Amino acid sequence: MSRPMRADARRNRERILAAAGAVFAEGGPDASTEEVARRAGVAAGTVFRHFPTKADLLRALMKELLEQVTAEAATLATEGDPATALFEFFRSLVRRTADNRTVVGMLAVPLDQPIASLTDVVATLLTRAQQAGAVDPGVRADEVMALLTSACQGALQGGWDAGLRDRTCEIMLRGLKPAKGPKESR
Amino acid sequence: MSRPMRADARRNRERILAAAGAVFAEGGPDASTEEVARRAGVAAGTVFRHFPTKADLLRALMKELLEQVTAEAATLATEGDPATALFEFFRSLVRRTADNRTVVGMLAVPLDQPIASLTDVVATLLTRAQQAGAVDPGVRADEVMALLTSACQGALQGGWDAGLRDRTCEIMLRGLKPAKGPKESR
Amino acid sequence: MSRPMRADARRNRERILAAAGAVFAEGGPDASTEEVARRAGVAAGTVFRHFPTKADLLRALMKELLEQVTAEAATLATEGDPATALFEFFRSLVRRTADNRTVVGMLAVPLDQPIASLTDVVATLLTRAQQAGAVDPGVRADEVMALLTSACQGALQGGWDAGLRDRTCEIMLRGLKPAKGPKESR
Amino acid sequence: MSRPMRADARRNRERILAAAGAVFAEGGPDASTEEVARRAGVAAGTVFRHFPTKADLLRALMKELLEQVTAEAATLATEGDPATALFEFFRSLVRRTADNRTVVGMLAVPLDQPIASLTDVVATLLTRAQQAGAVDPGVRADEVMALLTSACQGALQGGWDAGLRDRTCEIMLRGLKPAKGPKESR
DNA sequence: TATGAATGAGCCTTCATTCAT
DNA sequence: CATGAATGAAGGCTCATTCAT
Repeated sequence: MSRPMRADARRNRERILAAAGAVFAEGGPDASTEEVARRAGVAAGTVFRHFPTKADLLRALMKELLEQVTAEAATLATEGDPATALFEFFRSLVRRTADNRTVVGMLAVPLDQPIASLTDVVATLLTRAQQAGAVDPGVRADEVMALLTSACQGALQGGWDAGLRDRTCEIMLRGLKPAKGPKESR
Repeated sequence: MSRPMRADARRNRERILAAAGAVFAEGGPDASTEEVARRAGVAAGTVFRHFPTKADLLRALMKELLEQVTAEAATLATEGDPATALFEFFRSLVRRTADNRTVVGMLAVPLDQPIASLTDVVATLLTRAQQAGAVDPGVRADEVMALLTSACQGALQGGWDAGLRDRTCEIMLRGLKPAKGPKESR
Repeated sequence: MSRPMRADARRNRERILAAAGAVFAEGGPDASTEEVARRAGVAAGTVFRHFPTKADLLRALMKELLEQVTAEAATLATEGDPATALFEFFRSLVRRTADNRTVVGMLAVPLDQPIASLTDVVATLLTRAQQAGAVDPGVRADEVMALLTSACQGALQGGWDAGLRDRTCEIMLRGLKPAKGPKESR
Repeated sequence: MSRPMRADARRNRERILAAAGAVFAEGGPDASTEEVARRAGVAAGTVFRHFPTKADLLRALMKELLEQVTAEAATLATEGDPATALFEFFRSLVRRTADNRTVVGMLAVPLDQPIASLTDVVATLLTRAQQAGAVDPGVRADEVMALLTSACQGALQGGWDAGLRDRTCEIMLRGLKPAKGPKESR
């Protein structure tokens, strides 16, 4: 079996991922690999040793982000207030996206397996919210995902300020609420 | 002042814009200028005579699209049913975007003046909808614009099918409705 | 239909082919395209405008050579002495190869159609030589081609002097002669 | 003088040469050094410790091959039938080449000393064959070497089938026979 | 001494832009 | 003015070679 990666290699791998995170966050997926290398303080070849292809690098980056995000969602699903956890997660993800073009790609790219994981957790959050009467029972998980994607894209491209971003989120979330107000009267 | 453009020059300009519309709609902003020229039936140099820079071409294209869209909105503002015109416009724009990678950029790019025009019309639509009790009075025009941007971006990137696209739109629009159901004025 | 190439373009195309001829003759097919450009006095992009791929360039080069060679053979087939034309052609091709790594590739590469043409002419030369009693009737055209390829390769790689080259050719040619001396006694 | 190589070092050296033999036989001299290392089960650095340069590795490989081939020829010179040994050797070497892109380089590369050895043995084979009346007395050793080189190159590049290869060899060998049929001494 | 990660030059190719025709 | 060829700066990627571990 392959031995655990050498210490310096692991360190470089991480520096590259971090640099890539920054570079692609700023410049989108067309940013250059050389720039990533430069920012990571390594030579171009090193990037390619770790990620044989630019696409591989992007994929790895997105996978990492997705895993973080999914973990965050999972925590909320376990420990959060069912009635609000989904909304919290939504706001949090959108907020984070505002500075990171990568998150967006992540939600739209061929990372089928990891995306499925996120969708699963979101589905859980959704079900709980519906059981708590906070979300309309007619809403489906793919719709929530679509809403998330949209909000993130918007947050990214729009150059919105924090206020606008939050208020826009709230409108979307309001759209999820039960048609005639929460079931448990009020 | 520059003389009025010669007839053939004007015709070329338009053919180029049309071609660019098609090409960038298909291939996104990374599509090549040569391809635009080819599709317009002119030589590369001609494209650059009319648009000194690729960015200029994109900007012109977006401006044109924006103007069309704004006109459409204006018509709805004048002739449509106040209670539904905003929603119609929203759905229509999003639907159109799904096949056009250019529209998206349009809503996010430094075209301050034309964007302001669209925002104005949208504001009109919004006000009327609010007066008709179809939209919550607390909603602001920039929020509607943000929602539009998001929905268009999402529709573009997500690879959604028409059904999902429409349902996602509806959720957003529901979020715009008055807090306690329609008509319960202020 | 496409217009005849512009004068300067045609000139460049030819300079590139000439340069490529020299460069690949010296350095083999691994020589760099940039070097070709440099030697042709054009920028790298120009090479690629004319030959979209390095492989295309090589193919064009070989095709050109092949056509020259085939023409030469055809002339010999028409005007030469049947008894010696094949031998002349053989010697001539090998001699030419001694300074040109390209000829060699040409005889071994996927240029199926042009190679077939050469094989055809060689077959003609062969048949005539056999009818004239200068070559053994058992010899087949593919064998002559194989002999040619071998001799060219050898001449190229061996670093032979002209004398050795010629003498080696003679041995091969002797191998083609009728088993018991020319049919027409002596 | 440098100390005798450590046992494991010597073993590595041999494994590398073996791997290089396989790799370059398959992929030609452009095959990568890393691939050699991988196939030898060592790290890249180890290859370079033993052979400071890729060229050195190739040279060593060819030297080894040459020595094997020379040994084979020497055996034939000692034990074989003088009248046929040269021909056997010729056929054997060509056949072997057909699957080994390295052999070819071997006959054409600056390995002066080892090549000289092979030439010597070939000269012996030749002399005996001439004394036995199987080869024309006018033939010289450098011509036989040139023939060998040609045939090997051809066998390699041509993509010939075994039949064509063998028939082509026979033609070359026929060219070596005495001018007026065998045995008709001098 | 072996390892295998890092280096960095070089290759092929693309494309926005310029300029001779 | 239009044409389309030429330019030249990147970009992604490979690989021989070096060097820290």
